[in-house]
Amino acid sequence: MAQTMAHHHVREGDAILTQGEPSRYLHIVISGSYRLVRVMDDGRRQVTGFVFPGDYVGTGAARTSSHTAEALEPSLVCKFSHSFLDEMSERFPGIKDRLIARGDTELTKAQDHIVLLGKQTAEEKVISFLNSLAARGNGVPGEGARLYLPMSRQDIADYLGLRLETLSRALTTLKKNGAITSISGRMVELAEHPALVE
Amino acid sequence: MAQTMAHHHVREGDAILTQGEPSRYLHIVISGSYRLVRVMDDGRRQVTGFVFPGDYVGTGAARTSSHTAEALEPSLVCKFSHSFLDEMSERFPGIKDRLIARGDTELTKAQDHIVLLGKQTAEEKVISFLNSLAARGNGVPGEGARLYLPMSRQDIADYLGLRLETLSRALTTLKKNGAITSISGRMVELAEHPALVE
DNA sequence: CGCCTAGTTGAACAATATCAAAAATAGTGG
DNA sequence: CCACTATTTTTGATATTGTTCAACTAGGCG
Repeated sequence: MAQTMAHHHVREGDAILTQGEPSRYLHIVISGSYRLVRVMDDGRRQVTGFVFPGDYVGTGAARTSSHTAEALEPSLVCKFSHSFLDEMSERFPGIKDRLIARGDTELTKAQDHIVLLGKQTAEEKVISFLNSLAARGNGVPGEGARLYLPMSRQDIADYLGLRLETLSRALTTLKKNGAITSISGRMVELAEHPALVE
Repeated sequence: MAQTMAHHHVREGDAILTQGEPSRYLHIVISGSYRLVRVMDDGRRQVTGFVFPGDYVGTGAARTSSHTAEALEPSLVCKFSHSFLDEMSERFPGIKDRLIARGDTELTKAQDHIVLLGKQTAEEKVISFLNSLAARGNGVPGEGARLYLPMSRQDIADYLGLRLETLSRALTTLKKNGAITSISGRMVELAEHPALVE
């Protein structure tokens, strides 16, 4: 069972999952973050999700992956080979249930994303996105609603189905109307009382 | 084990899964179709998916459901109680793997939907939607690309993140430029050579 | 036939995309 | 630390697209 499970450092920009290729491992993210990207035939790209510590990346078994997962920052992952997982599930039947539950979480996240994309205005999408990050606990410890965005504006725009100019404008609009207290690069501070915004 | 698994008729409009309530059964759709709807706090609705024969509906265990599944037409489902599923999985360990695979399919469908919603123009979204229906085999048997839409225009619009007027206009535009051969109510005939459309 | 709902069309308006340029930020080497 | 470059982000002006509100049309059913 040696070498079937190991910690691994991943550099910024490196992919732990590549679109069109089967995934040899299941990766559990320990630290850092990733973007999930699908590039379409015409070259356009859609960011289908972001991955944070505790989430996992990898297709089941030897299926070919429909996404690429790229590190947004230096990251640490735990790799599990499929053979190791098979052995584990034989010896500890309960583990598979947890994987099912995990898959449910992935599905739930995807469904939330669908709802987000269904919203009409750019500002709604941006606020929903920021709130989901805050709810997931990406905030800076010790503060209320200060959060760091590990991804670029382009990534966020591709995630929200907007052009990056539209995203940028939405951010400044939200700052002007008070929903966002401050923006400086990738640090964003949300207002305390989101109810004020309508 | 009696009464833990049964076929059931579902009338049009009836829900086999209700947002906010736990699901007592796992339903496998035998015939008919469903829409998955999430109603948000402000009253707006997002159709997050459609369910066709072979698909299944129901949350794992006793978790509360984030969607409502409503029959688009008279339908037949197979109901499995959770206790029955637990017993099955003890006696036939392989069955849980299939459920995992199923969950993957659900996730894949959600991800495809995300990509669809990321597309820019209304016409692109509509053609992608129609193609996905055709690919799923909703076509009328014996014909090439004739398909029946069991859902209303409003359902499609809510699925695509469009207003129904925009959807309607996109459909007529697509008919004018030849991507759609004919539209009559809920019957739509796609052109043979989608490559012609750009 | 008349009513009711679903679907389409029209015109004015609001939002987003596009193209272009300026400003801010991050690196790099002196 | 500063200057220089490359990249990212923001802003501006305009064209395109989608929304809104309203009227109109087409079917389904008593």
